[in-house]
Amino acid sequence: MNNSLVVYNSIKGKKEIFKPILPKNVGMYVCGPTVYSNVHLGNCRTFISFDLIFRYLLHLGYKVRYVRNITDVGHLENDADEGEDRISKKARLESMEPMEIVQKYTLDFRKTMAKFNTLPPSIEPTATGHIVEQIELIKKIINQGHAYEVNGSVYFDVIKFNKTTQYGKLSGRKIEELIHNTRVLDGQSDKINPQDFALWKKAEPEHIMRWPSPWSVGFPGWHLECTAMSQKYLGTQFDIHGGGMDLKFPHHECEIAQAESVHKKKPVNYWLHANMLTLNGKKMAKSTGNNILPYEMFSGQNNIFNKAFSPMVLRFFMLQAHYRSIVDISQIALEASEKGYNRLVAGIETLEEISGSSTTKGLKLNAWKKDCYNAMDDDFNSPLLIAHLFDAVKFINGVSSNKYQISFQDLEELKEIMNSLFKDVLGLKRDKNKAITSERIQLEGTVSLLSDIRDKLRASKDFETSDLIRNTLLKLKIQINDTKDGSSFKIN
RNA sequence: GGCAUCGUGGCCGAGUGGCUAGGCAGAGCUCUGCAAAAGCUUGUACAGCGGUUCGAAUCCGCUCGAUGCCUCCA
Repeated sequence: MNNSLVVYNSIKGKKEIFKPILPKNVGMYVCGPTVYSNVHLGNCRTFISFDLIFRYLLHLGYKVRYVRNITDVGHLENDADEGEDRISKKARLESMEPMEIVQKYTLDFRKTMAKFNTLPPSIEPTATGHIVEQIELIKKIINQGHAYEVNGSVYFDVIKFNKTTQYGKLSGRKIEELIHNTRVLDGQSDKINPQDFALWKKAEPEHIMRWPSPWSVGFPGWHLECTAMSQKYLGTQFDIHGGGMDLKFPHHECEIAQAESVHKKKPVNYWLHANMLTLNGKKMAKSTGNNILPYEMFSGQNNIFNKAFSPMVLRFFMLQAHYRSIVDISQIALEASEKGYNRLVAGIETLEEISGSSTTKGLKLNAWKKDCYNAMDDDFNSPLLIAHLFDAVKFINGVSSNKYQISFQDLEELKEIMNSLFKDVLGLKRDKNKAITSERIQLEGTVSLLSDIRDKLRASKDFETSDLIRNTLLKLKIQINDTKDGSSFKIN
């Protein structure tokens, strides 16, 4: 726990010292995915960003209640009073029940997030599991006079709300501009003003996901669930609300309006927004097809990149940029990250092998540690932290080659810091895909034998045969490295 | 059109009113039969034009460009 953590608060547009409502507890809500298809890599970035934030808060000693919802109510494809519910549409296309679709893609989401080594949230509530809470919330909003019913649907009255409480303060919009700029929608709308948004929609006959309510058999509006669930589990005022940058408007703006219309106070102290992952310079989106799925990256089975990238390399790649800046994914950038990641892992492995001396030369451990924590304290600056970790790697290699030295005490501390920053804070782990199987043991024994034979050939200067062994093994992705102490090998 | 964010060396990507981030690539070196791998050394960049300042890439203004939101979207 420290009081030097600074976070960029989107609603203020500046960095602020982070001070939770309760000194040792943090409540954090992050908008989760709509589970009507596989999460794409862009979705993952947001959740990896908030995983970093979650991990660092935990690392600082806070007890964090991290709530991330699953949107499993199908919302309409557009804001007019028409369009098909996405989950129902997918259910029709895949010949499944809507809840089968929800289950399928929820499991996919959890599995994918586990691959990226993100910690599961404390609570992962579903929208369909909180219909009652949403209906109750609508009643309260109506009682406050901020919503109206038309033909079985209920809409939030933005214009009226704005008379007493400013609407648009998160996204920097003014209601007059919104009125002026709102596109005229074609459909016949029941709304009084186009800026109003639905709290409850009456279900059309073909709409499968439907629930009874005082107004009609229908379904809740898409902004409502986050307000209902966040206040249920975190209270009417909590510390952090996060989500992707693209949710700022209208989703988060509407959440604020819903909560404030009832509770007359700001629901959230710190709004954090993660920026987009782009592909070919454009935002990844399910609708445009400009996206790539995580498993397509892991397997290399895609038309965009000509090799596979592991979950940890992708995570490292994302953490090498700040969570608030846009990152464009490309083959060259990924390959650079992959090499950098391997260098970092190799450094951590070397750290386990080096031995201590009486004194430390070449690193000011305390100052270095402070730099690391300062980086994270400054709005979770993971790229800067990673840069400091590379400084440590350089030092570790220096100790390994007797250029520098480290005291026994510092060595233990350095190991502890490096490991906790790498594993606990950044959430990285060494790729261990080499399972110890009997085949593996046989393979290693065989290669070891070949290597020993080759050493004898080299000693007798039979370079032709020794090169044949080396080149043949290399084609099988087994790398022989000759050093002055004999040769070693690495099986990839 | 409106609102917002951003524009850093070959590529990716931090940061600060004056003191060379880091990674990748490139170059040199060490090692070595030759390689590869690994390690070490090496980079003075900050869109353009004005302004503020003793001094700005960092602050302000304008221009140009990119992206996001303005309809569902992480």
